[in-house]
Amino acid sequence: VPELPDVEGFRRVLEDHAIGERIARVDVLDEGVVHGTSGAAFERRLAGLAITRTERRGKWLLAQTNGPTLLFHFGMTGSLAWSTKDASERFERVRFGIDGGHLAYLDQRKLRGVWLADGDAAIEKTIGRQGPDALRTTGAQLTQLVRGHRGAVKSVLMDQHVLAGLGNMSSDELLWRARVAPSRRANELADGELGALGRAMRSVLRASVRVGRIPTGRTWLTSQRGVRDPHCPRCHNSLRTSRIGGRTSLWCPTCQH
DNA sequence: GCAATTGTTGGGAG
DNA sequence: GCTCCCAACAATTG
Repeated sequence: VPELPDVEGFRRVLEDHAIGERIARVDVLDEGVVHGTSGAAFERRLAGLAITRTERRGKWLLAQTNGPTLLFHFGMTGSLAWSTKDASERFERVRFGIDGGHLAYLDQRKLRGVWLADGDAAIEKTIGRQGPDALRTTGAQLTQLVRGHRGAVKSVLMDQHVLAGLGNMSSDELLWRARVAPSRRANELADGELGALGRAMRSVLRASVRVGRIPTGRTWLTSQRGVRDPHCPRCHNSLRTSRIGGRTSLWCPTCQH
């Protein structure tokens, strides 16, 4: 699930509960999510430090401390939650003890995890080259980015090297709003379609970030995800699924061309 | 037992 | 370098 809106929600969890606070203790419950160091070294290096600033870059969440920067990536099933209960949630992998409670890094599948990085160069090295953050990208910028690629527009939108933050669900949602079929070649879109894509991206992200997820209300394509016989919330015809770039796309053959 | 799953990476082919 | 496809990572569900 975690795409830009979800990660922005996790950033707010950090902001609300951890900013200016000291990390009293760290417990690595599953070493499999800690990268570049042992669980014990991870605990030792972070314990006692203060979290001074938070930042989101695409689907990455950064927590700056008065020591190394803590980096989170949530893969397909990760999350960050505040808890004041002692009992461990299922799939809790790392616990950051803070005054009055703790932050839990939860992740069922453990596809990604947590990293420590000292300085900007190390952060860049861990995150790699990413395109501009989708939430801070204008329609005009999106047009330029999309035009430069010949692959399916859906694959281009999901390519973090091109544009950082969109995933399978948000890409489907904004393509549906812009009435563009996911398999269309990016460089063959008309000006009007590119404009619609930009407007759709900004409105989808704005509404999603507000609630920390892609909304599933009646007017959202996402409401049809996972139902047995999905129908277009706009024209009510049957939706279709196609395999694009190795992922399942949900789209409306009536509305999207 | 088999297929599929919302993310990313690396390898290989063309 | 670009594009596409596949396998792998891990755990669970249908």
